[in-house]
Amino acid sequence: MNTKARNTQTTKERIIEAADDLFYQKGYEFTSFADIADEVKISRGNFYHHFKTKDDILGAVISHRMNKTKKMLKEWEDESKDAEGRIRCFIHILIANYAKIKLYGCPVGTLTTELAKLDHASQEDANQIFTLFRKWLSNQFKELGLKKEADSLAMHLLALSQGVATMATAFPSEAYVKQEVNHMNEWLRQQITNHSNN
Amino acid sequence: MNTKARNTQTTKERIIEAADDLFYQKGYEFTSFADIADEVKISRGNFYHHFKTKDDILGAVISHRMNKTKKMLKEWEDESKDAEGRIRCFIHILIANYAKIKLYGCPVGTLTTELAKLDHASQEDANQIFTLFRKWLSNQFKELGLKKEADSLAMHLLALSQGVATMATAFPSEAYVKQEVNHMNEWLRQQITNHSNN
DNA sequence: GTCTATAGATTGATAGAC
DNA sequence: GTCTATCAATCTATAGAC
Repeated sequence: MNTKARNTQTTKERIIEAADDLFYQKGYEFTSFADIADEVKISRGNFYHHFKTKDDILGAVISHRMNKTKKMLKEWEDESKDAEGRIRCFIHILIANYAKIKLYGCPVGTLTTELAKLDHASQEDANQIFTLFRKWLSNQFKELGLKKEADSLAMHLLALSQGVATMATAFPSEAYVKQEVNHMNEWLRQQITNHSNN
Repeated sequence: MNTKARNTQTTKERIIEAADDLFYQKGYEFTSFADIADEVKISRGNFYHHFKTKDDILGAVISHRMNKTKKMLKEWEDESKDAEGRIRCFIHILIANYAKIKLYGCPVGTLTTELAKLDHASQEDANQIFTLFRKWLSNQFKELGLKKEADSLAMHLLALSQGVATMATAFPSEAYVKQEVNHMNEWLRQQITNHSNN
């Protein structure tokens, strides 16, 4: 997770990364300043030198997640030259992150639903992370020639992966997740085959 | 929602129903005793005559939701004589409850993920509501002759509906939900057709 | 930039009068 | 069964010394 050495990071960066983890693991509302301060090992007072309100930290965390996501999507683009392979990279995160998903669900989906319930101002910012995936997936489908249905297919794949994450939290089973991942890969193959046959 | 006249309910029942609504709309952690007391219009002190701890209310709400769910599943059984029609009843709740889903997500999925993050003792009780749907759907698929795959199909359909609920919260669009519902109905038809052709 | 001390509000929970 | 009064703990946030 945090591979950088502690002393190469500013306190602000350390706060953001600690908050990022805690918001994911405990939820935004249930994470207090004391929790984050304990994790970063600074006093609560020092906190307000870097962030004026809890909402400011949330904003910074969302922005941090946006950057992490953009980076990851670029890595997937380098990893695979064809769009099918890139979409498979997306599908594969369910397996790669299974250990965390079974405990805390999907970081994007769970933050979105929590902020929706809190009727929080940052809700739309959090949705932007979803939009990042949505547009990226949509572009991949377009590259496969599925121009008209690209956005629908992207939304469908996002929904499926969200649902699998939720079910994996309720009924933790790696076998189940793998089964759904195989199902998604087959579905992807079928979309491409169906299209090239038309 | 609350069709019963207020004066035919005990205070305890009124507390449970108010807590049920608030836990759904605001989340468990973000709902305080004061919020529930305001809604029921009783004092906070009176609260502890009926429930000793906040966890006790959560337990009562989960139990209440279990009963509501059992009732709903029975209604679906009466509504449709064939299993396909009953499964369609399940799929249709995405449209029937769209107005609430776009604001608060699915009541079962969001409670499950919140309790998972809180590492709450009632997490397994909340999962029992999912189990209710899972077994019921599984039984319907068995009735369609899909005995071997029944549980996998049930889990897959649950995942899909969960995912659609999450996406509908992030990107509210009734057209999107209807599109996914049509997709699910077609998928269901295909499962039945594929099976009878074998 | 980091700390201690503290404010002011709210939390879950209790005691006791009516 | 319902109320008021109150507790101790915790919350976000501020002020000011170093």
